Amino acid sequence: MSNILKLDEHINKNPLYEQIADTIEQAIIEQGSLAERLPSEMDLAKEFGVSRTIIREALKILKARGLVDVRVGGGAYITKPEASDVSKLILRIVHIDRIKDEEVYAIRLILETAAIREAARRVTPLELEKLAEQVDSMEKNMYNLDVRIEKDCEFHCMIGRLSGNELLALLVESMTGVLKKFIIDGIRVSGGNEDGIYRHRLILDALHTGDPDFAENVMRDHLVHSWENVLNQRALESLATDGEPVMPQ
Amino acid sequence: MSNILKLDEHINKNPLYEQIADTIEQAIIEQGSLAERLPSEMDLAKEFGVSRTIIREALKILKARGLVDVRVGGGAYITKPEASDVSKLILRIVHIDRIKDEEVYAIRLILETAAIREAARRVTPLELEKLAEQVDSMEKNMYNLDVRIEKDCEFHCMIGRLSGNELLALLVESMTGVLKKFIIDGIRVSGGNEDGIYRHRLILDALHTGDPDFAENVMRDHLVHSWENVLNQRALESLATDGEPVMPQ
DNA sequence: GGAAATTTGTGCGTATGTATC
DNA sequence: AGATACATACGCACAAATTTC
Repeated sequence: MSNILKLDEHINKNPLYEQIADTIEQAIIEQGSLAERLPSEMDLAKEFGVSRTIIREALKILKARGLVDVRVGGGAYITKPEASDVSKLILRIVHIDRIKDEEVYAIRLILETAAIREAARRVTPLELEKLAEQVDSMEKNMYNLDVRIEKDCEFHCMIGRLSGNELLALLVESMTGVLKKFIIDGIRVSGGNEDGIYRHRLILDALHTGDPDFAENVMRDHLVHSWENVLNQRALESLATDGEPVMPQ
Repeated sequence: MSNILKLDEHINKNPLYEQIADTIEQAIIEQGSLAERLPSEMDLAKEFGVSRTIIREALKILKARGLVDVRVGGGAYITKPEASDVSKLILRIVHIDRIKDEEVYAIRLILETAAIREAARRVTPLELEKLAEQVDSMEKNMYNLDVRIEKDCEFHCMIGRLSGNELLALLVESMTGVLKKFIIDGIRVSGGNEDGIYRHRLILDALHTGDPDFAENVMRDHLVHSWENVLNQRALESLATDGEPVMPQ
């Protein structure tokens, strides 16, 4: 990770902080060395022949790109951008473009039905057991909504990973992250918790059969049903706030 | 966009530059006012009661998030994060995690088959005409590979937008961006250009029928076929470089 | 078109709080 | 606990590009 060579002198129209950010990014990506620490800001400044100010600005960019984690008094450590970074970016776009949550949910449906098709083909007995444990854990925490939601999301992410496609797994996890913030604020996934557990067991059973078409249908039913729950909950809330108080007592 | 209030004093464990970046991001997202200019760095420094250095670092973060565009001598203008930002992020992850391009292509298949199903249901005669013009334009530039690839990508993005789901359109465009850099470097989409035009016309015809299942199948055939072209081209290249020179003359 | 004002880019020095050994 | 290394934060100065009049 030392030996960060010179800047691209050809494309030097950009400001220094950006050139340096790009150069370090290239080094991080190509060297592929993870969990390593970057040289200190002073050393980087000397190495690139620029002021520490420039290095600091470049590090902020790399941090925003999810490539480094800057710790006070510690140093800058290389990190991998992950699903949460994708979630944040998409969330920003969704908010700014006022994208309706139905559209977000539709994407979830597309990705997760595709994922479970592959998962049904590839899943092993051991992995099925892990999934079963996850559902058990959901059941145990049925009345602790925060934990239950967390387990629920993890179950879906596991299926994403079982697809065998790393990028699909990432996107499933990213959309889950987007919807988590989307839905949890205000809308507590309404009643039907036992029903929720039951329907997750149905997904598990479908995976057991190994039939992609069947598994896809079960997943689709589950997601559609979940979305209807959200809509119902939302309708109830708007009744309670917009209209007359429900229990005027 | 003036009136950027105070920082969250409750969550002040983060460094100042990050708190300020987050605060300004909130203001940008909620105010929803686009194309507007932020106050100058000096003014922001006064407003937040911090040094200009800190403001500059915050602006670099916002720039990396795709939220502002900083121009020398000009100022910082609000921008919307767009598909190219998503492409860059995914590209980083793909590189770092060494995700195979088959997996990337599989995602493209998932997204675009889903998109064309909706597009087939919703497309209007006017939109079909626009698509036809796009294919004509592809044909005109058949031998200018850069332009041809650009038109090709735009055709697929148009279908993404025709799905009526803004987020799906964004993801289709993002994955197209990922694959563009992925494939164009080194692999010039091999021969069969007339065939490529022909197959795009097939997609157009399928959209004319309005049948989602049929359109999906045509799109799937097209994408699978394109991918096989890439693989063939790749095999040829590895033969040419790894093995004996093909034309030793 | 040209000059002045504005604004970002770059550099340096210093003080402070934190992490690590 | 002390010492060292490091990031955070501030302030000032000048260069370079853009905007404005």
